[in-house]
Amino acid sequence: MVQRVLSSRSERLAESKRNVTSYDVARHAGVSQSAVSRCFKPGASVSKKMRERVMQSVQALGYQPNAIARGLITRRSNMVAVIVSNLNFYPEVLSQLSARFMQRGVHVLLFTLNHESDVARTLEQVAQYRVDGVLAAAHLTREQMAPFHQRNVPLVFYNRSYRDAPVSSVCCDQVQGERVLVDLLAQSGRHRSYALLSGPADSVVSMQRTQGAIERLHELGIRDLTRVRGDYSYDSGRRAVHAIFEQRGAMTDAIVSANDMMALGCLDELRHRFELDVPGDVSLVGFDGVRAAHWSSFDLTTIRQPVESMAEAAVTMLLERIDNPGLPAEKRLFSGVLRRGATLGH
Amino acid sequence: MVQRVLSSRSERLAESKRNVTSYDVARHAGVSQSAVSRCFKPGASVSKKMRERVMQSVQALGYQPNAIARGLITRRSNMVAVIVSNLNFYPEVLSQLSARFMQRGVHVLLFTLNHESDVARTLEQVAQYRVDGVLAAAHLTREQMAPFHQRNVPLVFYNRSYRDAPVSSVCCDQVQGERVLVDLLAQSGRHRSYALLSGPADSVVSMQRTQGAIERLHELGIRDLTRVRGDYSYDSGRRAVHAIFEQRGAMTDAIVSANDMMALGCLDELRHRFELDVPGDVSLVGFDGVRAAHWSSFDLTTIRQPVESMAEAAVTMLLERIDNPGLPAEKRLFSGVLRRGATLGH
DNA sequence: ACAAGAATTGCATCCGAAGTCAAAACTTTA
DNA sequence: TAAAGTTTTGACTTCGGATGCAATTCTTGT
Repeated sequence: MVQRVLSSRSERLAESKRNVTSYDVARHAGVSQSAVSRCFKPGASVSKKMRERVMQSVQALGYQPNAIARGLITRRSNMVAVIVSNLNFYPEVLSQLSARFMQRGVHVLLFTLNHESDVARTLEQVAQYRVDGVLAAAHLTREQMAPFHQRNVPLVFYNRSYRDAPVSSVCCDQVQGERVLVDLLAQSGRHRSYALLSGPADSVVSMQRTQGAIERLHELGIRDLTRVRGDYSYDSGRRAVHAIFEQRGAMTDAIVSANDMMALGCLDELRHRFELDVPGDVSLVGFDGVRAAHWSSFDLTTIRQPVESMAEAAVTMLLERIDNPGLPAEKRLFSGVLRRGATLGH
Repeated sequence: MVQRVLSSRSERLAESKRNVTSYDVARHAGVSQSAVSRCFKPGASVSKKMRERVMQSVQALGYQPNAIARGLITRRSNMVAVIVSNLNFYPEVLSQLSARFMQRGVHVLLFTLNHESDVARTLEQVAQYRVDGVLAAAHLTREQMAPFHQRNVPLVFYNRSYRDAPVSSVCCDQVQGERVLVDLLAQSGRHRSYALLSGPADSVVSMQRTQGAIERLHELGIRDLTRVRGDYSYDSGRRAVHAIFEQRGAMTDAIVSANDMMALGCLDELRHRFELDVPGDVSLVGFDGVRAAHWSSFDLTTIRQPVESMAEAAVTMLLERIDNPGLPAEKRLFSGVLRRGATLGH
């Protein structure tokens, strides 16, 4: 079998269907590779004539600059890592983040975490791709953040704040929101017995909300409190109702749920299984302001997280810190927006 | 101001906080860069002693191989592009895809499309990042696919099939599913008047579902049909009910919705605004099998798309084609799974 | 028309890891 | 113990585009 000898680069190119490179364009246009490169750099010193010649060859050959190669030399991948846990619960957040990054020409390398994922391994991957920044809507330990700080990779957290660490974050004020809800509950009627439905034990957000609620209830002199734990899901909300009633008989007439999904589960279970009236027999509040909370079957009283503003803030903060690594860490706290629904008694 | 002259590479390194490279590791361990590289290549020829020495330096320096540089030389970025339109509607799909890719060590570069996004520009970006493959849960024209075929970048569609083009896809059988639903409706009672609620005009999925329904209705001799269009959202479902009743008075007693979200909107509007009973006064079917369809407020009759199987199939197909570019295009069609709820009269 | 200055262009080098190939270091065998 | 065979190892090149700098071309003013 005869192995054909390939002498010039162009011959090799013809042989394999390799991608068109800036050298190919340069040769085709009869200019240097640098010239081609400059034509793709905004604000570079290129004459009109040159630009035309090059662009013509670019068209002719269907050249697309190789972002990987560019990233290698510029040390800028133009990618950010977005790390999200439980994507199912907050699709809107990712949707918002992605749209805003794309709009600014930044690409999103997506990492999703769930209970069985190996966080350490995932973060290693993040590091290996030399992303320009990291947006984390997930909990990381200090040890896990450290490598990013060392390498000067900006890190912004979404809805997780690390009180004592100089880490940037954009959060919704969980504590304050929950206090507002509790006040509203308390004002809306004389409830005999309160129940508090928390989220997963490892969720900081849930902890804050729960804590906000308890704090305010105590301040109001309410100490009689049933506490139940769920996992943020609709089904766990349904189950929680049973757990609550098992603990206190059917005394409970006010439920504070750590998120909307569970609240909706409660609502459905109360109405359809226990045939209780909400808000007649039981009052109920959630947290998040998910779409379904607005649906007419539910009309849930809740605190809406201002997702658009928060996403915008997070994206801006991250990109600013990429452009200007000297910026100090900053924590931005947004107030939730009360949505009065029809799940409060009077 | 004195500009210090930096002579050796290591001095420069000490000066800036540049990332540790394989050269740094090599120097630290007193071996060659090739040796370091080989230690990270599974199955390479490295002695145990060498591996130990290198790994020790790797630990000491905190070395992480640069995936960008690796991608440049190997022409394998180990990234796939996932292109999704309307992320809000199908968070589960992305969640499934992401988890499965991650599990196999493939990284996801996320691109979301909405009505105002510039598809051409987005696809250019996809091309520039030299992803190893593309998974598209969005509609692309033949012209838009062409560059990927030319460059031999495998492309798999999720829930979009191009009948006459040799393009790989994983779909749910929309037509068959809709036929099953229509049959069920027809069997369940003597409906006087049917209404068909379609999705956006540019959605192929909606078109197929609508067509499947019409086809079957015709076969059953049912020609009296109100047709309304929505945009897949809950709110458009609510509005659709008004549109339907405006066209036919309140005759309509069977609604076929092109997806669950709109069906839920219909359901709520029928019950809470029109105070009609579902299924007593009106029967209703959806399509997709979203979580909320199972909630006890709704208990919607629908066809569940087997998302897990479909995601697994799509991921597998794409990765197979990346490893073996010779594989022919393949279309896989999954049947939906009927979920009988309580929204059908009798 | 020519010198001085400004704008373009090309050369050479670099980014960081991977692969080729020949030299070096071990094993095995006679 | 020397020759032959087998592993390991390192020098060097490559991937594709960006950039500092020197060389070149183009302006401009006189």
